[in-house]
Amino acid sequence: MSLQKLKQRALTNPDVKAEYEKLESEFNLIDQLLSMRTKAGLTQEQVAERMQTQKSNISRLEKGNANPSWSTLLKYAHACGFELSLKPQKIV
Amino acid sequence: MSLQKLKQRALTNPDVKAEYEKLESEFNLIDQLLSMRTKAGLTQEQVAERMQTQKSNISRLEKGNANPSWSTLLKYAHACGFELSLKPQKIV
DNA sequence: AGCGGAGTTATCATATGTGATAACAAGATT
DNA sequence: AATCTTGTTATCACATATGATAACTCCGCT
Repeated sequence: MSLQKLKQRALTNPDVKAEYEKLESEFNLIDQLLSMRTKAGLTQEQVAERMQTQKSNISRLEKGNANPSWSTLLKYAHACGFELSLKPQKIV
Repeated sequence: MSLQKLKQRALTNPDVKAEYEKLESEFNLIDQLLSMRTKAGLTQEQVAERMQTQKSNISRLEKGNANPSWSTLLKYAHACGFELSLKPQKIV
């Protein structure tokens, strides 16, 4: 069985699928956060200062299981010099 | 003094400005949430079902002082048939 | 007038995000 | 080797988001 087949089969399990999508979107979110920071050329500590918090909290945001609130996302984005809104894409 | 002038002057106060921007982005967020739901043609109750929660919680999301977590935003978007990512816009 | 659908508000218990501190790891620099 | 920078991890206390229930308003309909 190919890897693709295996993945596809696994994803027919609703629970697995949910977890997968959760991970995927989390990855995307983290990816987008990091992208903002690197584009701004800032360190975690610098972002932390601008957000009036600690660098460890920024690491937590970017590293593990991030489920930040909207206001935290806003603060982070602003610290990196970005305005923020949602980008909803219709699922086909 | 014109209204514009007054607004402009008020916004030179950092605290006022922060509050203003907070309100503005909150409005935008709520606006975007509502937009998704109406585009999907769903009632709050239908969205609530799909999110496995109560309609009152959806109302709270759309109505007052919303500061939802990313996972809540994802659930809401999915319930409305949307995928979700951030849209950062560089501040000039 | 009465009814049903849609949305709002208040409230409580619980889960979880966030702030803060400290200690550690890995690389670069001197 | 010693130091500094950057990022990571663990932990605790506290703030706040979320789930759930109930009662309410408003509006269109019969």
